[in-house]
Amino acid sequence: MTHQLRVDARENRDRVLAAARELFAKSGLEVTMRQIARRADVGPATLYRRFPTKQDLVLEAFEDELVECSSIVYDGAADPDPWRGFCDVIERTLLLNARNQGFTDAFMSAHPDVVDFEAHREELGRVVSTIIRRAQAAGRLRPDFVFDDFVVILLAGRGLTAAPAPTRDAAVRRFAAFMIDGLRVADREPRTQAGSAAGEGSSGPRPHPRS
Amino acid sequence: MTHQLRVDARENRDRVLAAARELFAKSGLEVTMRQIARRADVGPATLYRRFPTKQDLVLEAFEDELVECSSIVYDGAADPDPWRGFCDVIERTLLLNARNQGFTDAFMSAHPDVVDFEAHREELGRVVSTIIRRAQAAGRLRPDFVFDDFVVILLAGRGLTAAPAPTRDAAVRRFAAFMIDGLRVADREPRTQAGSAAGEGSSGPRPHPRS
DNA sequence: AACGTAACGGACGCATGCGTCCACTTGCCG
DNA sequence: CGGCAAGTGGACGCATGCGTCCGTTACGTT
Repeated sequence: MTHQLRVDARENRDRVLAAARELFAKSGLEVTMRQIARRADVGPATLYRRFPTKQDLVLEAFEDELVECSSIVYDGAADPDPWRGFCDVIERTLLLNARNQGFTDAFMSAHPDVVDFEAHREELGRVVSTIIRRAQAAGRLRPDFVFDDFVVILLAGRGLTAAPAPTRDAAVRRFAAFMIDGLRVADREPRTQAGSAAGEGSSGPRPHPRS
Repeated sequence: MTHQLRVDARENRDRVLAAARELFAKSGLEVTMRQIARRADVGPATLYRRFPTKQDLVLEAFEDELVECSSIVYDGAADPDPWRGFCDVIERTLLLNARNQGFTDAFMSAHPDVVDFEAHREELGRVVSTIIRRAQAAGRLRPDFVFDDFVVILLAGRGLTAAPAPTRDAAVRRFAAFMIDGLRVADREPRTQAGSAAGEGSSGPRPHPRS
């Protein structure tokens, strides 16, 4: 179907993709098509011919990440230990998102005009919901945890992309660890039920006794 | 010292500040000086005369937030219950940051070219460290928690500004609750010591036992 | 009422990003 | 080895943001 590219064209295309991945990861989706072209040592027209839309470029540049995202989620769903599966999904997803400013932007639809990952989001969302229910059925995940909470945690992880790069992974792992500690049911006292995440004001349940 | 402004000038100035606060809160620091001027129904020159630099405008627009930030921290330090003080600081800081995209940007130096809150950051940082030590001395906060972890949590909260506005406060409170649950020391088994947040690779301590 | 000046906003020149067009280059096939 | 279509990158026109200049308006004072 697709015409076979001439070898120099193929090379340029690959360089463009490499540049895009690099810049997207470092600086998010706000990088300019021009910047990518410059980095790839290519004229703007070449870039636009191969990828007429930024969306096209983003989709292809993040193909690996999308695959990994699927792996993470399906691995989690397949883990014989529901709790470990859940924890791994949380940690690995956070790591993936924190490493890749651009991917987070894309997946969270931070720039709806540029990319639409709605389809992927919905599919993975279903699987994650399954994982959540499974972990709760096993009595390990607090029963008031809902899918929206997962999204909230991912959103939070997005903020961590701002952490200084050298210590970022460590920070993310640490953050994930704290978070997970807050999500597991207490070893002794079974936690009381509480309402869902979104929708009600400050009069809602107070999930954390402070006294 | 400062010349008394003419009444119309004073009005315009106030309108500019109102517009700036509104736009900064909603869309972060990336809003244009022009946009602010337009919203305030004022020419660009007027805006620039009153606030020659975006930094000037930001500093004055966020004066209230800076004050509240101080209140939060000093309130926390003054609370007779060290743990409650710590929890309040976490929750209120997260709420403040999530409500105000622009303030978060400013405080986290997301746009270092535009604003420099270094001074404020350092002062508040010292107080927060005190709060942390106090909560730990009381045996309520996990002993491996360090100031950098606090920053990490704030960074995470920054991501929550992306949550849909109507449910944001609820989401933030919920997030804070989970987080706090993960930070308190377990009721029964005293937690083991662990290393500090930043600096070491994946071989570091695993603060959360998963099995 | 008249005047001097603070205050105003439109307009300018510069920079940058956008997507497209086109004259030149170059790989590939006969 | 020659021709041609695929491929290329520079340049263009448009849009927008920036900070500044300057002729006009109108406040407040005398």
